[in-house]
Amino acid sequence: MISGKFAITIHILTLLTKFPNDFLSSEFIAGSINLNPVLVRKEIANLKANHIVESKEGKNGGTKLAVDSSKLTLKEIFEMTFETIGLGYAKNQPNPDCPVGKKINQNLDALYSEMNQKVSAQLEGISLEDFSNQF
Amino acid sequence: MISGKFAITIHILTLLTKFPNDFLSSEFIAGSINLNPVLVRKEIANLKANHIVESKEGKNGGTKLAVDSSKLTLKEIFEMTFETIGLGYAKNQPNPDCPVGKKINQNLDALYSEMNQKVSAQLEGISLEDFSNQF
DNA sequence: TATATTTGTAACATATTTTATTACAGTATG
DNA sequence: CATACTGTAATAAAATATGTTACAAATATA
Repeated sequence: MISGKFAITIHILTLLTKFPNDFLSSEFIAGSINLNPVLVRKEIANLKANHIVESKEGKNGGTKLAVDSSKLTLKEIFEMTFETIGLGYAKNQPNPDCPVGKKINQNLDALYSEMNQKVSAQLEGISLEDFSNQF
Repeated sequence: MISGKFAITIHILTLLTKFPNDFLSSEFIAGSINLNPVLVRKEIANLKANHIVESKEGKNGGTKLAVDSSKLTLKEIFEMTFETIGLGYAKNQPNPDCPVGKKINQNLDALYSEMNQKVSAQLEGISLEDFSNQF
């Protein structure tokens, strides 16, 4: 899951923020995203591993936020779901006998690294609460 | 082609910048990228459509830069190959009857739009010449 | 305690997207 | 006129993303 991971996770977290006192079921959440509940549970597993949510098994179980939405920033969500941003790499290893092939990935890395810093700075300025308040 | 398009295009352009007086064949370029020559020609077709390179058919044909590498910025290359950056969307249309589902994509759009502005500003400051000089 | 409901997770299936290959007509060079 | 390219279409293969089914384990509550 690459393209949808961040979007799905932030969608889940927004719902949890809107209902901070309820354990929401994966089925309910899936209904809002229009996604298979199993995939929702998979993203929730990731959120649990990062101690962002807690969930309760069994009847009337579900998931709820375990952190203060004003303290969690989009940067952290980004890092939990995307690792890093960039404009990609050629799939195959470039020719190491060519001066350009030899250094292209290194130079792209440097470029993307700077890009990440800028994007991170932006995302760090937005809390989950801020984002949720837009709805 | 999503992940590799920018990387491949900038690799091609770097080679062309390094050999500004030669028509380089797709086979030669493919050898540096380690990519099928047909895919190189496809990216070159895109560059041609944007008047960045010119190419010559027939024997001893190939491609050469048609612009001044100090005038072309990475922003333009980005726009020719990537359109826009972002952290993706859930694949299916979210539930329009849910307040969150109804506005999630719109709010993501706004977030990604700001992200693009930051990335564009960064890329605008780097010319193809600058990039090529790193090799 | 029995039933219903929900998570957690694995295994498998399908769809979509990327990348690669083959083929060949058209064009310029020498 | 033989050779070496581009341009492009059609097809194939590989990789990745998404969806489905199944079921054990957990827990509320009747």
